[in-house]
Amino acid sequence: MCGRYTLASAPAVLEQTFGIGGWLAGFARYNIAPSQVVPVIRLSAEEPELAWLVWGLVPHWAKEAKTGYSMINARAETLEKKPAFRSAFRRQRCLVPADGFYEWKVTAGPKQPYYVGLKTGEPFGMAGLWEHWEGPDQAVIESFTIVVTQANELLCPVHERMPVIVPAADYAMWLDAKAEVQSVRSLLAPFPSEAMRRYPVSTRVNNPMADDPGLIGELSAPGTRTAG
DNA sequence: CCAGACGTTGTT
DNA sequence: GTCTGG
DNA sequence: CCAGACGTTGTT
DNA sequence: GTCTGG
Repeated sequence: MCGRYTLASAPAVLEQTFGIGGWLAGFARYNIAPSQVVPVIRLSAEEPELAWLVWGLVPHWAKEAKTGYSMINARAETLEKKPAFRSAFRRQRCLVPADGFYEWKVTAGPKQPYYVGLKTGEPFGMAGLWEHWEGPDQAVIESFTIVVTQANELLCPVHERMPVIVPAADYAMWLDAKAEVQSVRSLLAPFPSEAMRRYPVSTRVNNPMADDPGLIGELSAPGTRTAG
């Protein structure tokens, strides 16, 4: 699945990748966790916009905002059936910009976190869905979830699930509410392993309070020794 | 019909 | 064990 | 996702 | 809002 990710690329790089400006200078996050407010890209009046939303989708019909606590991921395989995601999948898709994400491998001992990204190191767009919620006393929450699918060969040894990464050439289609459902559905596939890399990192990332570049530093593989 | 859930992962 | 907070 | 709390009354 | 369970 996808429960933590990073977004630390420079505004110029993000603008180049996503074709949209407005990125915050100095925004560099190495440990984005559910419940936090982060930038996503969605369409507004058919134009791409950068919007700051809460991670943890609160469906429009929810009675309480806490309904979003468990809606941090949506299974690609069942998106179109689930009441919580169905309408958002049809009309309110978004891209969640990231330059990497973390997955935990369950071992006999403590869970081992891995950092995963593109070989190129470039940022990418994860498939997301967003919702607008209005609670009592005019409280408004705009939130999103990240679509997950079966892990590719690279991720399989670590975890069974991974976020859906949208190929850059398909960003516009994913965002377009008028796109053919069949075409949109075809984007819900595991991203090719060949274009990705992964490596173990410190368990410091486990604590959501930790947030620094050291979190994505490669950890030497267990059982090996670094010369010197 | 109404009431109650609406999610994921991992573990048992 | 389960829920909340980040 | 993981970490950390999980309770009440009354007083400052 | 919409689906499932009773």
